[in-house]
Amino acid sequence: MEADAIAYVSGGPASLIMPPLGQAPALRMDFNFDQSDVKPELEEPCPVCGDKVSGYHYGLLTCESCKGFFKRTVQNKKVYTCIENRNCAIDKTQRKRCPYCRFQKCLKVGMKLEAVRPDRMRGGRNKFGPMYKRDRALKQQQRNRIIASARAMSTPGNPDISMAIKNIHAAASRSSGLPPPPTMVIRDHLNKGPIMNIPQPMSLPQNDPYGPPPQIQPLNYTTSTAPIQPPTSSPPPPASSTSPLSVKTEPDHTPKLIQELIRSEPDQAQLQAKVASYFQSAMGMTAPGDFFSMVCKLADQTLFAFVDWARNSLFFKELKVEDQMKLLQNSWSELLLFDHLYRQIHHHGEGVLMITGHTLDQATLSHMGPADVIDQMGNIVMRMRELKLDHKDYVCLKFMILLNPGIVALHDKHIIDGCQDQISAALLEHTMTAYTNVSDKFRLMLRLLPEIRQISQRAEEYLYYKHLNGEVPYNSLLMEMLHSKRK
DNA sequence: AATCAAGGCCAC
DNA sequence: GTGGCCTTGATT
Repeated sequence: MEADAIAYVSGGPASLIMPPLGQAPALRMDFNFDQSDVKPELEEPCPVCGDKVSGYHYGLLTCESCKGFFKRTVQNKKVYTCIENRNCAIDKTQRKRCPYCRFQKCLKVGMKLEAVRPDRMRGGRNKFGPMYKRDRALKQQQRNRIIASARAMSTPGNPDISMAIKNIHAAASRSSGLPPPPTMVIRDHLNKGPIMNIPQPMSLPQNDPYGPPPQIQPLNYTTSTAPIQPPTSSPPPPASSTSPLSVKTEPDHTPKLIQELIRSEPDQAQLQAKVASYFQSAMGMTAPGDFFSMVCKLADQTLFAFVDWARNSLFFKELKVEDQMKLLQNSWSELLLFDHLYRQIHHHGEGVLMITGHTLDQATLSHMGPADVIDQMGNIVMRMRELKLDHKDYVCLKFMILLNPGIVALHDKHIIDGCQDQISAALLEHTMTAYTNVSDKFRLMLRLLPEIRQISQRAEEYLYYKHLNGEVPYNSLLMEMLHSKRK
């Protein structure tokens, strides 16, 4: 067993191409879950640059260098300017290149200006202490869930899958079905305290040299009031000397609402690193060659990320938790599928690109689901390419999938209706202004949604079938979502 | 006494 | 200016 695991990790089947994961912790080959091992939170990448985390600094887990950078910037009231377009990628190797974008990212991920002491007093604790404690507890909780599902997958006493199938079938025929898992995970996740790695409104000290944070406006966008600047009207604002670090509206034609929606998009590199690191630790406990379980675990982690995204995003975060749960339970599989399909648009190699950056080859892919479904997915990707579906379209469609007013028993159906209208209006405006050469883009894009829904429902059914066969890791958010609709 | 997130130091 | 390591001191 262990030898197999080692063989797999160090090359094994070529189906799942594993790029070397730089800073990631060494894979566990054993099945001992020694809790007192290393500090688990230190295994996460720094949300700013992806480097190794050294502890909580200024509100969240960051690396030593971003801690120092943030401190210097705030203490010395540094003012940077970006020589590019204020959207430089920040990673471990490039973080020194653009301090402006680095600092913006520090703020974006939630580093707190207030945690830098004006009096430079050393030592002691600040008001964030309890927050760090809560965050630790939540991270541990999530970790335990992953470990529990991994352990359940590879119970040494019952490694035989066919035996598991018999057991589950027997259990299914004895009772009216499988005991539905409590809807705990999603509720826990939605109710989590202040999250620490996603932008949220900050309280700022009075003498803040960086200007106010971008205005988070209430739920009343009108696309028509956002003036569309003609390209000749005014040059892009120069790096102003009054508040050079404040985030300015980009001088582009994107409707304001879309700009706001994009603001709550997770950072792709960070998301990828996060899912990859969780996936890696879960994979150590997966039977070698069991790609279906691996894909399930990937989907499970992606789902956690989606819940995080949703609960911090415009519109959704204002809704009641009950409605939030209904919306997510309704749309989770569509969101996963749509995200997956969108990822394929720019992937032209063999197989499909997974969220971690791994590639799943055709042969393995064909075992992941019914052939016609896989073909249909390929067809949609092709049409998305033809439509030149861009990131703004993607973000809008994602929100339209999430905020589905058609669900029964929504508490604030009218609000969700309104959100849907505003987003589709903004998307229409965007397609009309940015893609005058792609005829009928808006309508054709919307036509994708029912198809995506249909595929996702078939995928759910397939997953349920695999679950009954004992082939899906349980104790997962994925399984909880799957069961939530069948009640 | 141990912890750990602040600020400080200094080779690079 | 950067970032790894050091010192500090309230909290536990």
